[in-house]
Amino acid sequence: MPVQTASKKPAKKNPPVRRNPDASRERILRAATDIFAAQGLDGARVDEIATRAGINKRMLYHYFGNKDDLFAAVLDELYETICTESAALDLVSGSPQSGLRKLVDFVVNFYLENPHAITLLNAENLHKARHLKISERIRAVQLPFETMLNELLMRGVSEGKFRDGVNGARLYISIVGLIYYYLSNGHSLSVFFDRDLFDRTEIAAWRTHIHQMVDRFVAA
Amino acid sequence: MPVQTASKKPAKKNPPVRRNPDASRERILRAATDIFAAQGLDGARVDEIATRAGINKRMLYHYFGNKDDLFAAVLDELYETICTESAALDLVSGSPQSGLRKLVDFVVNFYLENPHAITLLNAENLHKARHLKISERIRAVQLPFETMLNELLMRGVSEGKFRDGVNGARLYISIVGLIYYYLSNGHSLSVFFDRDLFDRTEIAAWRTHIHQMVDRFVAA
DNA sequence: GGCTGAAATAACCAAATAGTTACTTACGAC
DNA sequence: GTCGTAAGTAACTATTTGGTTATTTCAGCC
Repeated sequence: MPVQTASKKPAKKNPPVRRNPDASRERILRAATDIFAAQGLDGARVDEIATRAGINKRMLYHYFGNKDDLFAAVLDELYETICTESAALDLVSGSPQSGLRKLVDFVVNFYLENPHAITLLNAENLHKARHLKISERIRAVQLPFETMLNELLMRGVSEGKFRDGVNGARLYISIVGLIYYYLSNGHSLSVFFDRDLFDRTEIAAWRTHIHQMVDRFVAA
Repeated sequence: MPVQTASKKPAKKNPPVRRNPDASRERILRAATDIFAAQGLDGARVDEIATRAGINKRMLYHYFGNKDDLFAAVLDELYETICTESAALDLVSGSPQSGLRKLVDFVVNFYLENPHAITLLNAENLHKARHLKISERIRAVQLPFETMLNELLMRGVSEGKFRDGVNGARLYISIVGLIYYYLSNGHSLSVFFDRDLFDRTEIAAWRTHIHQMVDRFVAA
């Protein structure tokens, strides 16, 4: 029961609203990434995203249209990141073996450093990758990457380091699959095998394991 | 505008309701499996499950308590299936190599024949495997399985077929990971690599690829 | 200095949705 | 037969939730 000074409509009580469209948009995107990754597309709540972003829900619709388009924007950013960082990889300089090691470490590090990526991609694949199918820009980047990898393998063959007939795309899928499944299903697996697969040393051992599998697979 | 014979409460129009608790329970479980697999835990709708099962929604709560417990029941059945079929595997008879081939084929076939499994396990891992952590029975089956696999590897070593130092659990995770990721993220990957990875011949090639990776990984 | 459009807010709404209530009906034990 | 219980139904509800309406406020431009 406030006693005094409570005028019906306080003249200038609230601090002036600082506007910052870019920052608002960015904060929404960050919050959406977090929450979509944690809860999935259907589990995520628009209100929760708005609260986490510290903005009014209306702004979310202002900037992104609707929930699905916001999810698409989150995914688009993720695809962008993957494509950019993959394209920036230099597999050419150095020996073929070191190129391959570099690729494995990049992939492993990427999913370790971007845990969001896994649940987001899972959500996307639950919906049969319908957002990716619309998105452009992917084909433009993926083709050069596949070519670069195949060239690395061919160079290894001609240098007598790698055997012939290794398919670049399949090798790449294998590398990603090995780290992705380990992290994606780590909770189940930890129960099954009765150890904590997210422990630092376990993860380090797994990285070594992937290197071994790849090395032995391509070895001449 | 019906003209006649429409008595206010038709005496025995509807055929007597045939009761069949076991069948009802089973139909609910089938429908729930389908829909949880297709939409995830949060995306699935209780009403849709009830409709698909052809039962009244109330029965779903009668038999399973609530949505989450129904999901747990679906998962429990899946874990049961995986455990039973894994335990039934005979890796002992025959050569170590053939035992390993048998294991790979079993895992690959299992996920090809049970596409539900992948999305259900993904949904479970999105929730940090909280249902599995409660479920008993797993540890009882998994330990013998791990032991069996390690024995297979040791036999291969003593027969001079396999190299020493291969970890059974890691090998198993690798095998599952290779097929699981391929199928789980096949939609994304198909866009990325601009081909249909769910095509029969692509899948056959992938199976061969997994065999090669495993063979080369354990080879002496 | 005032005008205009974008940025921001609060309150609201209709549809969807998990879960219930109150009731009826078949089945099997006795 | 009849009686208690579990199987089954229809209609309902409290809440959640994605999306909107109506309105205000700031920032930059002329």
